[in-house]
Amino acid sequence: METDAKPPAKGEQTRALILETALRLFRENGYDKTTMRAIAKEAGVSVGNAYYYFESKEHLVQGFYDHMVAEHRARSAPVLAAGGDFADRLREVLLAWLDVSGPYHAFATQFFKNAADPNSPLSPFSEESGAARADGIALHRALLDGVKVDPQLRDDLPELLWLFQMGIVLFWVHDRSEGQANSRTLVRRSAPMVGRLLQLSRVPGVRKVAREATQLFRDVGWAR
Amino acid sequence: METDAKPPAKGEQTRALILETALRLFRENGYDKTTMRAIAKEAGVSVGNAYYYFESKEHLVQGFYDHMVAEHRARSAPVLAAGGDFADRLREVLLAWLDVSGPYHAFATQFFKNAADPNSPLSPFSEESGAARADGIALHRALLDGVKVDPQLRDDLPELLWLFQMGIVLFWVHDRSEGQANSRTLVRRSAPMVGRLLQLSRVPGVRKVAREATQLFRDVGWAR
DNA sequence: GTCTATAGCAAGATAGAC
DNA sequence: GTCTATCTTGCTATAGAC
Repeated sequence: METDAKPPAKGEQTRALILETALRLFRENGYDKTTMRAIAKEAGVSVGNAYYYFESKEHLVQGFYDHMVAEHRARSAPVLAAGGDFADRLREVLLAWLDVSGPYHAFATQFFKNAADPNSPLSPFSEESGAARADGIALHRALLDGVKVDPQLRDDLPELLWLFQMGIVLFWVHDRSEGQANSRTLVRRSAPMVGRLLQLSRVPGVRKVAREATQLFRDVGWAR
Repeated sequence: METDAKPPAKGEQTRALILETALRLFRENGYDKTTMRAIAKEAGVSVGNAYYYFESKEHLVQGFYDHMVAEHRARSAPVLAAGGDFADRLREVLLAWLDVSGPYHAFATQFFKNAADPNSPLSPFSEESGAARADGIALHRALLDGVKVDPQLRDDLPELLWLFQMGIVLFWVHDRSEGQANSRTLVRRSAPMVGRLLQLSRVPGVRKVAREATQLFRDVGWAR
């Protein structure tokens, strides 16, 4: 019988050390300017050791990515628990994402190109990001709890809202305003609009278009 | 007095040679697998010389990009001249883009990550792409000629439609269906929906949201 | 299983001579 | 304008220590 209660985590410590060092250097000097050699040196390990724990420089970013997702979920929980108007909750959840990501804006834009590459594991649509994606979609599903909306749209809405969020992220990446103020404005003012659109989706004229649109998204396999 | 009637174009020839060689190799072997060394060797020049004419490997792609824009404009002209329903013309223009780009799909996805980088000259939002962007927006402005729409939206619509087109491109890049069939479906079915949305924009309930949305886009400086 | 040290490759990019 | 030589850096490989 083995003691798997406490996996000594001997290596876990090294792994964490490398990751933290990498993230710090990324934040300080940017992604491109931070070399694997520098990370290894700063962490006091060999280059080979860094590659022992992380397949590639990109995989180091995945660690950062996971960290952000976890942080965002933590900050979103109270918003969901608080209840209240849908638009307000949506806004708060998106603002929470901006809060979490803000400090990394300069750094994030440098590796975002990897995320936009359909072949990269960092792409939000990739296999590897499946868990994080499901997480994000689940968040929006919870957000929609109790919202009155055309029932035919209901099932697709969480994924559509997640897509909307990806759009916000895309904007944020390109946002050069001080402290990403424009992104905040975008969230603050678009959230109520989304809410109103959901209401409108029950008005016959709009409903027809909305149903067609979601059906199209489904047919076209955007969700893979 | 100098003969600037015929700028001997001594260097222009070398430049063109390098560019053509690069595009051929890109098409044959893909972007990543084509090295600057290979391009130089195949063109019969030195690596240093290639860099004399093109700042980076990315800048070589700009030539390809320009080529596609020109081709698309040529194919769109008859559509515009033909007149007809807005939605039909929009569809044809977008399908024309898919036609032009189709042969390069495999290659395009490889350098698309560069285009998604806000700092890359290849980004559709970059300074360097300004001309191509203005071109694309102008195309959509022409497309809107004679279309009845809420006058307050009119000025912003060309840019919004261009953004819509960028969305199509984004989808296309991630499209793994045979012959990008899904992208064609998306265009064929979304074009009429856009047309109907423009009509709806004159219905009071929808108009209010639409106006707010475009105002937001303006405030947030998405057009830079 | 964890880690070091070091050597070396490939490829993007640059320096400086001519 | 053009070249050769060199640099940089992500990444791999090997050989071995604990």
